[in-house]
Amino acid sequence: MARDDKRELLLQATLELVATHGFHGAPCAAIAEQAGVAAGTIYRYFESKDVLIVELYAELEGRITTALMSGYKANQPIRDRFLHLAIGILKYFITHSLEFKYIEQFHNSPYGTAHRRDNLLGNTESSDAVRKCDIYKQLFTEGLELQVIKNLPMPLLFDLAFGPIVSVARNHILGFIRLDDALIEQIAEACWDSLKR
Amino acid sequence: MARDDKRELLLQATLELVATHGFHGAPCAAIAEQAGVAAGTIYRYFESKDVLIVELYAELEGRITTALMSGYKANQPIRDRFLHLAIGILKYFITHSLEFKYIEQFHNSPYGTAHRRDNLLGNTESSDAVRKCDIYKQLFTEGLELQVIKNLPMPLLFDLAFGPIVSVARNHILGFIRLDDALIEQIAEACWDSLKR
Amino acid sequence: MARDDKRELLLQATLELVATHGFHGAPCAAIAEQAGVAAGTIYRYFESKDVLIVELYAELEGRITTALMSGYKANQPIRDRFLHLAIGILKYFITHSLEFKYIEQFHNSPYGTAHRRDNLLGNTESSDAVRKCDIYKQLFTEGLELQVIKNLPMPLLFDLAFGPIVSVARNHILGFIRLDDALIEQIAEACWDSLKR
Amino acid sequence: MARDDKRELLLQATLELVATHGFHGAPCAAIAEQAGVAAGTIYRYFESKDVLIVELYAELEGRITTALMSGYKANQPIRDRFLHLAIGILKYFITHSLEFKYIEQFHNSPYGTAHRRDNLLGNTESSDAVRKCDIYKQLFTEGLELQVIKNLPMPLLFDLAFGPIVSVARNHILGFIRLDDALIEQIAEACWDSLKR
DNA sequence: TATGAATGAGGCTTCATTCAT
DNA sequence: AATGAATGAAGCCTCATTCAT
Repeated sequence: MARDDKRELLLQATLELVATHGFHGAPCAAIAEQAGVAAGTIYRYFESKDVLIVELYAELEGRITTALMSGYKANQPIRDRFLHLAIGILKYFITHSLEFKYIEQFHNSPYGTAHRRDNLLGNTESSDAVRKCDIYKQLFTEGLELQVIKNLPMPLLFDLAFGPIVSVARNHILGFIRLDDALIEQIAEACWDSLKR
Repeated sequence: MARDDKRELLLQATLELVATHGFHGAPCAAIAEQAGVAAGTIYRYFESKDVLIVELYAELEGRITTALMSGYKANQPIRDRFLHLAIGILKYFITHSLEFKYIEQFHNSPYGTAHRRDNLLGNTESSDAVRKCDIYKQLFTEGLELQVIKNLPMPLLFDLAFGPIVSVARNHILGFIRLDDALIEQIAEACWDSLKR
Repeated sequence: MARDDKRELLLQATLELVATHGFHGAPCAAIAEQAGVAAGTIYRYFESKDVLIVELYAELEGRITTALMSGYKANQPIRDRFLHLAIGILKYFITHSLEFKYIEQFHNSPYGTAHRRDNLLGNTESSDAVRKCDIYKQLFTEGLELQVIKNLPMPLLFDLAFGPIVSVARNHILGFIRLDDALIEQIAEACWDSLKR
Repeated sequence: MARDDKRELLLQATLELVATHGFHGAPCAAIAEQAGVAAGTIYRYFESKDVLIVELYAELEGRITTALMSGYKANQPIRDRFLHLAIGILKYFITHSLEFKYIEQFHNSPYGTAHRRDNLLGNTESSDAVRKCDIYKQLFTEGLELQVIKNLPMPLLFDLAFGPIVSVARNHILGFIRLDDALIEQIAEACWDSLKR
């Protein structure tokens, strides 16, 4: 078995266990078993469990960015571009529910807290995640200049745009609602309504 | 010391420790110390740590509902009532940051998952939380009938309304932005924009 | 059972296991079992296994100092005082072979290395061990002034005095020789011969 | 690369790692890395890590004996021969500090204990170490017959002669003193003083 | 009622050794 | 002969919970 395979098996096992049972339900022994390797093998691929957790998070952020980038056309109208991104991220979340759950677990955990602190202190090289934010940031900046979106601080624009998306994705994944393409588009448009001037 | 005092001390200690250090940083011994009681005493007031965690959550939901109820006038226009609630909940969160952090920790944890499962299965008697939801539900139902808010499933209306609020509160509490009354009102109005037809 | 009893049981168990099987043969589980307590109990009395190891060493040094002090008369001739100390320490070692073995294990271990480093850096408050050294130091200083012992740097005087004592004690304890009072006295006198001018 | 080269590299790597970091700091992986070979290769040259450790010890004893033999003249006076050996071994130790440290580590370890037990039980063929002892033994025997050294059991004579040497070497290597040729000679003479009648 | 010492299961990690390549 | 990935037993430590006082 190639080296990358086992690394991938471990990441996948971690994704599944953490997404379904939380960090609490993902001890090293369980991760290893789920991946079909011995416990000690984890440490050939990751310095520690913490590193495994964080690297998986980075990996997932990378995947999302890649997904969002595809089909994004910088020369379209702002509204269209926003809808493309909002619909794209929502669809990504609901078709990759394990990843969504993992990311949510991560954000509300000591790992996520440390991650935010590192970001604040600039302890990380520009990652894919940052680039993803940059697309939005650029979009919002452009919208502000053209006076098509509300004159609010950047973080609040993120909150208005992302807050409902995340919340909707969670409700779908938990089974409280069942989204279809029409609903997804309506949600995205409602988000735009909250942003546009 | 009256019986309820110690119970209250334990709840408060749990709130503080979980909010600031996460569940990970709130072992029973630390909770007891923070409350100024012995570790064993926890079990005279709560069946288990899990029960303590869940009861605190219920208690906090109750407090929020009480706060939102005050000043709520059912005979005002829908938009005004919505803004009252949105502004109220946002202000409550940022002035009770420990409670907000606790609730966020709770939602993303095995406790929160179980809690949601119980709600789905109807394993809980109608709680304050349910009553709080009822206010919104009633408001949204009325808005749907009057055709002033978008024709979307109820859970999605919740997401559009609450999603940004929670996200904004988090950013404020984490220090990424600093809200003032004007901003709070703008946020609430933006949420209304996403709801209204 | 009084608090100090269990602490004492743990120290004694550690002494026995380390002396007879080395640090390698004294895992926490074995120490706890030997002491008749659960493994977790160790951590109610000692911050970590390392601390247990180091505190036991300090305790043993204290006992030796106490033993040597008894009967020591500062107004006797230097030679008599030296013989008193040399005989005393040798007798102590061979009647407390576990303690002797433990101390030897300790010195040749990461613990002992760190301990020496701390002493060099002055990271420790003056301990009993230091006071014990002080008796010798004072004795040697006096001997140097009176020109009855060889004019050598202080550490070398220690080596000449202690080196054989430790070596003899080891051979006795390992069973290569069997000391009696007459031999002990001869050894002490031989050490004096190497010191005296 | 010739077979013996890798064996030698492994022995040297073990010497360096154990001397500087103790057995605790010399896992097989580190030894292999230091030697520039793969971990599994160790087992083509040594049955187990334990065997590697013990064979290195035997090797080092052999080197010391060889060094001491050189220039030793059996027809010199006893005192001169003793001084030659004492000075020789002390100089060897302080110019081969890694070897000295390794030997000290070895003596105070499960390996050393087992080694001594084997010696007692006669489980080993006569090794270089034994031959080294023989020189001393012969020297002491002769001294006893001529009544120039104290009438003490053989092991005690070893202790009086070697005890200070080892102790002095340790203090030099640890940096507590700095020996020069004059001091070394004084030390050797002091040792003789403790032996001579 | 309250205490807090004691428990022991279970978590993360290391490392000597094996074996397919 | 050599490699080094994989193994899994064993080590240290934490913590929810119990129970004698």
